Amino acid sequence: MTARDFSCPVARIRRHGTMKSERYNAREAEPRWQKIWEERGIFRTRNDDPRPKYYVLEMFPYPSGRIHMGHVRNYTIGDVIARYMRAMGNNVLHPMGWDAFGMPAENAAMANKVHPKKWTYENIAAMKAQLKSMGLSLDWSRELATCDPSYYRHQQKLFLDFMQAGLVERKTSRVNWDPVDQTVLANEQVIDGRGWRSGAEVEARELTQWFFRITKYSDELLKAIDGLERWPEKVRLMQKNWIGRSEGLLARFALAPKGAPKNFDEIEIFTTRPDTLFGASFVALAPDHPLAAALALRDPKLAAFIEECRRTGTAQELIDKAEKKGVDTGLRAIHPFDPKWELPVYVANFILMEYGTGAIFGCPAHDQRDLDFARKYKLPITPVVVPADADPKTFKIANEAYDGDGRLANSRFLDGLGIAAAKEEVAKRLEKETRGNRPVAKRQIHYRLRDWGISRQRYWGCPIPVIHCEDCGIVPVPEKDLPVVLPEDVDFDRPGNPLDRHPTWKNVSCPRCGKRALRETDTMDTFVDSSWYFIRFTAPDAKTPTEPKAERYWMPVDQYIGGVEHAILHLLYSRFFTRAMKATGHIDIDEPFKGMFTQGMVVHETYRKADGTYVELAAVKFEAEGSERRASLASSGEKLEIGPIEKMSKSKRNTVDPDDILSTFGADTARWFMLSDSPPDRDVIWTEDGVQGAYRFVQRLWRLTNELAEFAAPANAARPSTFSADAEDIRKAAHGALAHVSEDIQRLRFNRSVAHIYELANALTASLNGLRATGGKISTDLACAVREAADILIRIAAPMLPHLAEQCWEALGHKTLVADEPWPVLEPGLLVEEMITLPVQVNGKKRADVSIARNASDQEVEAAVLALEAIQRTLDGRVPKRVIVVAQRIVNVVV
RNA sequence: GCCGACGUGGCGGAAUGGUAGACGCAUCGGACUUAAAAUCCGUUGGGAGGGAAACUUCCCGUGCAGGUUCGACUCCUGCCGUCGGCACCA
Repeated sequence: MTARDFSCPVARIRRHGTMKSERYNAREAEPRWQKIWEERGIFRTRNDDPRPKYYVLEMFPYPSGRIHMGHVRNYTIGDVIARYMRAMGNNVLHPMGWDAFGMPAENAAMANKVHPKKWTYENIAAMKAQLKSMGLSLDWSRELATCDPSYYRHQQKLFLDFMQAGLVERKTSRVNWDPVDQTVLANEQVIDGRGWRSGAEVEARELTQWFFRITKYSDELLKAIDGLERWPEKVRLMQKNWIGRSEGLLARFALAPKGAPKNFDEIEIFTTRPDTLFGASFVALAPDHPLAAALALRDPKLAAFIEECRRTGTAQELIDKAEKKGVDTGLRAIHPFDPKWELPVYVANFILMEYGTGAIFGCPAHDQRDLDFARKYKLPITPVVVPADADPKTFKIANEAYDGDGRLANSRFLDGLGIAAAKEEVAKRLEKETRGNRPVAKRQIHYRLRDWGISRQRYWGCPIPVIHCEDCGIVPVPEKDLPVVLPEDVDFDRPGNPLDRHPTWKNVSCPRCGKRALRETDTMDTFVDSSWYFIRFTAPDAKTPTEPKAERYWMPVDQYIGGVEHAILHLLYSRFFTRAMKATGHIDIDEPFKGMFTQGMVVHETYRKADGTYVELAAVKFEAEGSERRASLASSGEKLEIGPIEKMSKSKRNTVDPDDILSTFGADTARWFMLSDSPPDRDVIWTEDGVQGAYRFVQRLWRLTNELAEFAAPANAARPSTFSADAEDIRKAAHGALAHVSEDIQRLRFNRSVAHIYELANALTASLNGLRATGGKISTDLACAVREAADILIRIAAPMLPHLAEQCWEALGHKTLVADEPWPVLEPGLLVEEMITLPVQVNGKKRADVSIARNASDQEVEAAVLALEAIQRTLDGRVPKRVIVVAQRIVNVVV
């Protein structure tokens, strides 16, 4: 039995750290190179550089106080691209800033009595130091924080310009209201329908709020997705579905007069399935529908139901998952094609006022929600679309609605038509029919996308720069009075908005009439802050929100990188904002992000005690018995269960602090690990073994470089006219790796770049072993090949291991910085082999290989294949029907 | 519930419709060492067989069930499982 202790990497490193003096000491080297980069200002970017521009940006962090592994991954990816693009001869913009407004600062203020501003700026300072220790090639001179008046004053100006351009609107919307704390709650603050702090049951409340009219651009935002070629397909799809364009019919259903309240003689419904009109069995209204409200005045049961629906909260998921319920209003709607056909009118909890008209006709046979509802209230279920392979007479709906293709049935004049034709026929007929001088129906395009509510009843956000005057109404704050600065003397003793209860801040005189007036106390959604920071980076000190020359030079962002969790909202809002800024003359582009990349999460094992509580990694002791790993509590020896691998989070106690990794192993090890193994768009599992492996490679590359340096020709040696076969092999390995790594970085497949660097290191190690056998005396051409390979190796590793690469570059005798070096030039001729080996299949199964000249004709290949002994044996006398030769790939003999 | 993605050895993963398992981790064996660590060299999908050995032959295998194709991890249909988003977390 071998028991091994994994628990203390620090101790292990200290132990062997004293053994050999030639170890690479990251702790000493990394700050030294960082200082040199900074002193020489090599990552400072100028707006007037003649080289081609390249703008690479990672989503800026919320200053929580400490970076987490997700940041390490995000910024490593961006940094590799930035350094590679710089080596490729581009003027690279790679800035960093802080998404510094938001709820956590206010929560901290309430919990610890720290002012949000102090808390935020202290966090920024701490995180900045951590980011600096990662060795990122950032231009810190462009740093910005969204909570700084020098940033948000321009955001206020943009708001005012948007207002002028008709892109801002005030209307009501529902919020989660905590009746005890007297405050608006975010969805994440509502737990099981109750306020997180007070525990009170949450109510829906209508509030008048500020909105950006993103829906003005629904169609434009949708269409332009097709032009976003360098975006992940899944993100484009998600955005398309989020905008949710649907073509449908707006139809007026007359109400039977009995019981209908005054001013209500019809219900307007929106449907995307007019073809199923003869399958209708009820009409349903949203609980917020005006007719529902009117009926509730005299129907206590209905009023109670509407009240109940309000307690579901505002989150879509909860509304969808709630059991389908409704109340029969007693009203009857008349079928548009049959005056004698009456449909019951319900108010139902699954109908949304925000979508369409807030009213639908229910067709249970072909919509699952309608089916669930119909079963519950025993409403008729008539299939009207029948799949091609079913008999219309016997086709029945069981537990699942049928939403597939088919022919119309049970639908009078529509019978036999396809779905599209039936839709068309219904629309045509109802459009022609009129009631009260208006057509009974009209075609309409609907979008799922709703306007963007930006009002927040909170302190730590950008103040909305308007004034409410009794006489003049809503008056924009004059530009000369910008910024509207947040007052600093606020208290967080009570929940609710400190701005609203501030004694003086909101009292102002109306800019128009001079009368006493009130300042708006809502602040902006933090998504507004992050919707244009990437443009501000192009001219962070400009007196206006943007500087046209800088914006035109740098935008759009060539490569944007961030978590997939932002795939919809942040990116869509930014796309809208870009259009709105163009409409108001601030910029000249439509799309902000030419290339988009969404990285996966960082996940880690979890450890639990028998009682189910989580234990943090530092407290766990591991033992390996054969291939089995066991975990126990280091302090008591209590057995622990090694649980599933989950996203790093405080609650699961499975976080790894980047600071520990950086100070123990160094930034290069952390970066290398982040890039190894997992493709960047998938989750990466943080493992202690993996980090050890990355650390070993850092040391190995350092040793290898020093050994190569012993054999390598001087840095300035003349290139020989010919190379021996051995020398050529070394060069082939180097240029092969160069070709792969270049392509893989461009395609953001860093795990493959890493693999190819390993391969080159392995090949050079093997070559070194051969060279050593010669007793250290090698020919000039070999020495030159070693020099060439070593220089390539270090330069292609440099974007990923920037500190180590500098150290190695120096060890190879260079006086320059590798960060300033151009990318190596590929010799494509070295990648072409004269003889190639093709796999040979018989009926798709590999049976042999054939070696043949690269330029052999198909006939020659076929002849060579059929002559192979192994193929003859497999054929066993059978005559091939076909021989498929895929040039330079494979041969398949079909019998 | 709706939308989107993912599923390959013991593990992370590789593979323009063309040799499944590159590369790494872990494992096992060897060298070095008094010993260990580190390092270096080698080994490893599962099963069955042949050979003294270097080696070699066959079968199975990419979540499950089908389909298209000369050929499928890859494309199509249906299912199962895991993860992300759902408009006030950022």
